[in-house]
Amino acid sequence: MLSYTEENYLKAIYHLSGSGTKAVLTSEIAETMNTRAASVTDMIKKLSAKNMISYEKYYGVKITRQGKAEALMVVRKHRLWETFLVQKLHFSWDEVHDVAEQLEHIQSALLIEKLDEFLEFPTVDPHGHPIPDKTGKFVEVRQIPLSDCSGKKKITIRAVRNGSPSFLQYLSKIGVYIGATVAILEKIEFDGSLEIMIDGKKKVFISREASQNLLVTE
Amino acid sequence: MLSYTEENYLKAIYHLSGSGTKAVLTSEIAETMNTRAASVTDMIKKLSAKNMISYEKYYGVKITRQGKAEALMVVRKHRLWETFLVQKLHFSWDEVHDVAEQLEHIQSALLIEKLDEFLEFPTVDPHGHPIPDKTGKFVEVRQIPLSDCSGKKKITIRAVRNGSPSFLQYLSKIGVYIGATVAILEKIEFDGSLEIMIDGKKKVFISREASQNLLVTE
DNA sequence: ATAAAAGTTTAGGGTTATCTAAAAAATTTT
DNA sequence: AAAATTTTTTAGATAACCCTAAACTTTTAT
Repeated sequence: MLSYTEENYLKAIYHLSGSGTKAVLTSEIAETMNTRAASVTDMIKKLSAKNMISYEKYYGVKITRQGKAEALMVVRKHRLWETFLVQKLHFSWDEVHDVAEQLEHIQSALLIEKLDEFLEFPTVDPHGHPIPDKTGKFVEVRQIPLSDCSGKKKITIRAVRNGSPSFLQYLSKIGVYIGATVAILEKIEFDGSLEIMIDGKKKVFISREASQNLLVTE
Repeated sequence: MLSYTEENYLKAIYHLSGSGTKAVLTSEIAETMNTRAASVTDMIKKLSAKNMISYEKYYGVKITRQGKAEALMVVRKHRLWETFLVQKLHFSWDEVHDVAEQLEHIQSALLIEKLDEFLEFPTVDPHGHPIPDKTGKFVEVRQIPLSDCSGKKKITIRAVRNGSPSFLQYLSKIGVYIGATVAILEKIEFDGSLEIMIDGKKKVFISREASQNLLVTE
């Protein structure tokens, strides 16, 4: 049984490790958790004692199989709650993160299974991120940043990489949403910005930063 | 801003004080919170410093206007969540309490207003308890225990007084629910038990304890 | 290769919420 | 009214989580 704080650290480690594929440094964790390295070291010892991560001094941490399973359940809860907030309570996609950060820690297996059923077993959340099922599995669609796309193929917006409220609000404003079809009309050499056509209807320019934050399939 | 624990203490004080009408003793709080009197004294000092209760040593506490408002918001959240769990996620009424105890502490005014709207502004929860509106007001229907009813008038089940899971399961089993119509067929002198007719269809005997725990209108 | 810089851990504290044991006050009993 | 009992408060600890400052290790630069 993990505490609220332990769950948050574990989730951060899971994300920072690229879903558990690489080791994570103390400083990276301190950065994302907005704490000091000393606090991270304390928590690392706790999570290590609970076999959630393996830890070697000065070398960073690796998430264990068990830790990954726990982290995936927190991610599952977070994404199911975000889906609920948008689909049922009509939150906009830029309003859901902070509330889901709280809701993800509610302890009740029954609740999350019933919520999943109520939402009809969604596979992606409002930001296009995959929702692990109750065994921790999820579909991995190979997505690339829009900035890496070439030519004028039919492109579908699949997810945002960094879902900050201001970026999401900006996307809404220009008419970009998950599932939208876009075509690249022109790439501006000078600054890497793109002129794109959204749903064959609307032309807009987006910055390189924005195009790097949009994950798409061709 | 109150902590999770402060909210729980305040809610307990609100209930123990009869919605803020009478003073509450340290020992009563310790009893319902499953803590020691010493811990209660500590918390009383904190809540008093935050002007949620007024406190005089050795005399128990009284909830303030501000404290009552805070407690009502926690009660509102608890009851809205219970309603959600039963109506939307199809929990049974004996399964909701513990989950709602967690959900009631989620901090988001937007969430609770949207939830209220999603549920179409319910006025009572699954146990028949009134749900305060966003200003803290709620309809008070004069209810009496079934045990205090006389004669064979048409009686409507309105609420349970003590909603313990085992009592609720028992009610489901014998066919008693909020809104059911009952008639008293006979009062057994020996033990105060009642023979009742439910919805004009089913006769059952219920103990005095059970009849004292059912709140009704005549 | 060694000195400087960067990153990490340890040491020592602070806060919140809990506890036990002892002291103090109020209540009940004789 | 005094003694006994009960209730409440105070005193002193503990655990979780976080901090700063100092010590230690690793990495980078000269």
